[in-house]
Amino acid sequence: MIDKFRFDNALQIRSEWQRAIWGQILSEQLQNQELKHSFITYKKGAQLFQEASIPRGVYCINQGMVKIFKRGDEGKEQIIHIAKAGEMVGFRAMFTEEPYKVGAEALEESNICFIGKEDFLSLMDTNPVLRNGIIKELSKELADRADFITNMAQKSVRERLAFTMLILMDVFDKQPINLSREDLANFVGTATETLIRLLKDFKEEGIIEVQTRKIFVLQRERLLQIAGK
Amino acid sequence: MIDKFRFDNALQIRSEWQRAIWGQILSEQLQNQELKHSFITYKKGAQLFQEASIPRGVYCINQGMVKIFKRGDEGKEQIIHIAKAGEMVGFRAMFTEEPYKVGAEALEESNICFIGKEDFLSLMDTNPVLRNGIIKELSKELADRADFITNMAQKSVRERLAFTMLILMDVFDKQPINLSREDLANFVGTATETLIRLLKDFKEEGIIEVQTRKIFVLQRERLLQIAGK
DNA sequence: CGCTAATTTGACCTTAGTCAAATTCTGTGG
DNA sequence: CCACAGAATTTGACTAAGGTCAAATTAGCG
Repeated sequence: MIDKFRFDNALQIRSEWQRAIWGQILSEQLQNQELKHSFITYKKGAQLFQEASIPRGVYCINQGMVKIFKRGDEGKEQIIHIAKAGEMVGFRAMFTEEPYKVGAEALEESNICFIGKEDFLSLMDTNPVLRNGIIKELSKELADRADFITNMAQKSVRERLAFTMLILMDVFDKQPINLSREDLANFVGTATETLIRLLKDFKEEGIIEVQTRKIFVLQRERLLQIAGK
Repeated sequence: MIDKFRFDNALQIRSEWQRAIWGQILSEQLQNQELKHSFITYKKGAQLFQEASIPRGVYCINQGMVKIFKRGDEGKEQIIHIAKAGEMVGFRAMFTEEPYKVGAEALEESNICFIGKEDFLSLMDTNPVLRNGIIKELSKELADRADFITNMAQKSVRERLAFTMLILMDVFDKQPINLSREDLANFVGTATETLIRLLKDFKEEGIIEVQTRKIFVLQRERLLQIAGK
């Protein structure tokens, strides 16, 4: 299911604390030790957890991609984040001791390792690296969201689309961006029709190339320029 | 500067970890112990810290009110949060070990207790209540910001204004809301002129009463209804 | 191959931003 | 206490961005 090769290469571990968790999982796999966890494969479109449900543990993405979203009053989704292999989702609400305020859904077939709340929390108690890493992570995400809010408030949809595509280039990492128009619109925070018109503009300006769902970015520079700052 | 009365009454302590800090400060005041800290009074408009500066510690608001904001590309502020007495600001960026991504400015004359980074971090190391409280706090704020983002993306300015006024009723706690039109607009995320027009609407609908800068909410129910959800 | 869901286009209209000008406040010095 | 300069607020006129609704087209799947 997971092996040293994947751990070191395919998973894009960005921080010490994530490495600590994956290290645990990996050693369990190999040596069968104490941290209970289980791998589950979610089909595209399957929910990991829903808004208002009770957090029971942490979802570590081994393979695949997961969108984190919130539904507005009229049911329209606002995508807050797209998590890829190596990332962990579902633990933020776990700390609040309240129900989830966001939902999580697999964007493609995803293999995910689940660690129960108790296990995760006790690991945190005994592991200062993990603990401090998580505090750092949460704080960084707060800064990112301040940015997100400011962008929403002050930038045009065109600017936000450019910004979003830059984020997605990173999420999809070399692959073409491959999302439904609706998800794309819900990440940018606009109507699907508006998104489509702007994609067309980008296409006509030669910034991107489109093959049905797949979007290839041809001119990253221009996106940076349009996104501003 | 601070006494038992203020601690128990005037400061609105909302969580265990904040109580732990204020308890420390208070006991220092009384018994002159080890946690170094100093009280400073900031005039209205004074900066506690600026975007891009290096975090050096935590600011505990003893009296007053502080806006946390981010500047967009054209220099326009987006207010992310308004902190009141009892709250602590400036520690989130401290954890990231990066420069501040937001600025903080006193909205009125404010008395603030500063605790240096080292002192605060070592207190955290030895105090699990504080540590866990902070993790919980950061997680809750992440959820709030997901909300904020969704509101920005999906609600009209009118709806956001109603929502913002509800938040401000809590911040100003019984007092009339007293902010410049510009700050109000920058919190709602709109142009000052638009904000003014909408305030006028609210006034004409009998939802609020206005005395120059002071806004009195007459019909909280209607605000809830307009804000939606 | 056919059916459903997703995408795209067109027409229209509302919301909210911009710019300029008028008015009102506020703090300061006389 | 009053006058006044500079800010802040308010109003008006105009414009543009982007949302909505309906219809047409295309893609994807069984």
